[in-house]
Amino acid sequence: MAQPDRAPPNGGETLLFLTDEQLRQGIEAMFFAYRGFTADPDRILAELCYGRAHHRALHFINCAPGTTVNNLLSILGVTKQSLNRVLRTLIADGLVESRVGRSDRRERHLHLTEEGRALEQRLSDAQRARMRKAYRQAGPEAVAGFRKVLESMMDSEQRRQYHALRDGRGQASGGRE
Amino acid sequence: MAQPDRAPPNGGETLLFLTDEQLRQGIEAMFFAYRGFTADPDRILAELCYGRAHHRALHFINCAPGTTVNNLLSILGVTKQSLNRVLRTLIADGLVESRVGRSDRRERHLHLTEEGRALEQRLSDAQRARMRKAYRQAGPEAVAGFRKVLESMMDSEQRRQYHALRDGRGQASGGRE
DNA sequence: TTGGAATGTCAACAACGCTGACTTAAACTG
DNA sequence: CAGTTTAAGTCAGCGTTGTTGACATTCCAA
Repeated sequence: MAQPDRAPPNGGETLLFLTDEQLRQGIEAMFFAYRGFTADPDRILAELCYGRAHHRALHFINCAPGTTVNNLLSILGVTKQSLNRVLRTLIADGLVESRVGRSDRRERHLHLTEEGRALEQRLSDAQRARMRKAYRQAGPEAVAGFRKVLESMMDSEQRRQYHALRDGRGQASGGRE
Repeated sequence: MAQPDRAPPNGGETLLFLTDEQLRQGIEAMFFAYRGFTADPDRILAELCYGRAHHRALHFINCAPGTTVNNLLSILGVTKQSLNRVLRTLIADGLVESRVGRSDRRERHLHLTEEGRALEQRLSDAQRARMRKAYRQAGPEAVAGFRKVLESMMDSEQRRQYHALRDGRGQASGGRE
């Protein structure tokens, strides 16, 4: 999977000799791009007195309807208390529904309500619009490279979860109750 | 600069027809990759009871020594108080020096001390190591695409600042006092 | 010289991470 | 069945980092 770390066969490619300056530019690009990446949903959330944490919860519940609290915890990488604070408001506001598990009644399975789906749509529409614009401006090859670098930048655990989400959506499954 | 938004000339490239699923994967890739991106410095910072905000301040003061508080504010995109709290601790701990401006005595010009430079080095070494690994695994073409997409994802103002930083480092200038 | 604009400082508050201790309910295990 | 483990939720309390608003200092222009 990973190419071995060796010098390029000839002088044709200079990028494998990576100067601190090149890497620094990449770091700054990530910093500024992530700001852009979150800017649009943040504006919408601010109107509703929600934060990024609410958005993340909505996003991943939408991706894997019926997911359990524990599962969500491991995806989001936060503590129970942090997630619970957010989930409590989302449930109270009628955006998320928590159903007792059928096979294991200790578990709670999370679903978006109609209203929750609507907000998730609105948020991810905004984010997708920016993504679409960036992808189109950069072109298909750039997109492939973008994805490749991002994936290499993840920790192995994060990469595992990233793929699990993709695959889970490919089939119709996701979560059972 | 931006390619016009039209269909590809033939069916060779499917990426300009962007499904919601493709965009969603890009969004999730950004989410997980950013976690990886900040993980290494975060660990170091936690030892020292600092946070990401301290890292950002050190980074940009190091890039543009002699920069003013106001300038730093606009780069970081936070409020004065957020930055000030961080600067105060960095100054108290002897990592940053704040010199009253010569031509305009309202301004404070910020510099890293020897100790500040050392910590900045340590932090950015960690971050660059991850970046270097990702770049090498993905290859030079992927890196070019990565940079292209990130740049398209920024707001125009962020893109301006991103370029200003690059260019400022190209020459030896940066900031005067 | 006086009034406004720019620069920076500080107090107080909110969002959202964290830890640790605890409860409840259900499932598992010997 | 008794004891342990697991899933979820709660409470108290804390730290970082974002916010707003008031304030001091300095500069500049009318």
